[in-house]
Amino acid sequence: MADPIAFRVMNEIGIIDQLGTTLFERSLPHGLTVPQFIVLNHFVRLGGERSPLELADALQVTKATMTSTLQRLEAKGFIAITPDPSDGRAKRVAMTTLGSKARGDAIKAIAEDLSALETEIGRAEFEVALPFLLKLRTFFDRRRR
Amino acid sequence: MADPIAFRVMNEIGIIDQLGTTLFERSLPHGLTVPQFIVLNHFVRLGGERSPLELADALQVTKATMTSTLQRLEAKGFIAITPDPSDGRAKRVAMTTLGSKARGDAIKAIAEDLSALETEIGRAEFEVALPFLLKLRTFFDRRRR
DNA sequence: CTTGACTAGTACGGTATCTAACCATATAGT
DNA sequence: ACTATATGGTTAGATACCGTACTAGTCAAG
Repeated sequence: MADPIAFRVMNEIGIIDQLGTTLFERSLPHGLTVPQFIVLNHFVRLGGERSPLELADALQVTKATMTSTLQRLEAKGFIAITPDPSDGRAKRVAMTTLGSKARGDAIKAIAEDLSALETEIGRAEFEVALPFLLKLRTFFDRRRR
Repeated sequence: MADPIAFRVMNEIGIIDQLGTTLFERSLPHGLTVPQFIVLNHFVRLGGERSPLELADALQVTKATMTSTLQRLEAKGFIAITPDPSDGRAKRVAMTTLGSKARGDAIKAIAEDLSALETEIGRAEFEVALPFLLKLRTFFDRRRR
C-alpha cells in the first residue's frame, strides 16, 4: 500500500531541505551555516535591533536554539549582543559591520546556486508553489502551540 | 530588496520540515524519531533485507548518519543486523516482528495528523505540488556528488 | 601472489534542533 | 507591599546530520 499523498509530500520536503541545506552550506563563506546566514539575512532585510525571542519567533525555532546560533554569530563578530536597558531580563541583538559584509559575501556565493535552481526548474513553478508552501507552513505553525 | 523566489521557497521548505518533524515526533510512539520511523516504513513498503548503504542512498543521508539511526533502531529491537555472508565488509539489515508492530502503531498515531493536513490544505493541492517537489529533489540530488 | 585502489561500515568533532529544567527579572492580584 | 505567576534567556541532555578520517575486507593489475 502506497504512502498517503500528504506523507509523500512531507517526505520530499524533508529530503529537499536536507540536500539543499548541505549544498548551500558548502558554498557559504566564513564558516557560516545556513541558520547563521538566515539570521544575518533577516537583519539586512528588516534592519534595526531584535531581541533573541523575536528572532526565534520570526525564524520559527525555539529560543534555546536561537541562543546557540546567536552565540556562534557573536563569537565570529557578526552580531553584537547588549543588555536591554528597559528590561533586565532581555537582550538586544544588532548586526555588526563585519556581519553585514559577511552576509554580502554569502549572498554572492549562493547566487549561482539559486540562479541555477531558477533556471532549471523554472521561475514560474516557484511562483506557483509558494502559496501552497505558505499554507502548509501556516498549518504547522498553528499546531505548534 | 526582497529575497529571490527560489530562496523564499527553500526557506519555507526548511521551516515546514522543521515544524512538521517536531509535530510528527510528538505523536510517534515507542520513542521513535521521524528518521527512525522512515527506515521502518521503508522496510514495510519494499520488504526484504537491505544493506546500510542501500538504506542511506534510498533515504538520502550519508552512510555515517545511517549507522547512527540503525544503531538506535537495533537497540530498541526494531531491526536485526547480521553480517553479509557473501561480503565480509557488508551487513544485512532486516525489520523484526517488534519493528513491524511499532511501525503499525506509528502509522495509526500519525494518521490523524496526516488526515488533518489533507483535509485542511486539500488533497488536490498536494497532488499538484508533488511533481514540483520531485523536480526540486532531483535537482539537488544531481548536485550532491 | 602481492600490491594498490576501491568499497562497506564506524568513529569523531562540530552544528542544529528539540524538550525540560532552571535563573533572574517583571508584573499582577490581593 | 507581598506573593504568585509569567516572561526572557541559558543550560543540559538527546537525536540527527555532515565531513573527515579510519579500519577491514574485496578486487584487479601486474
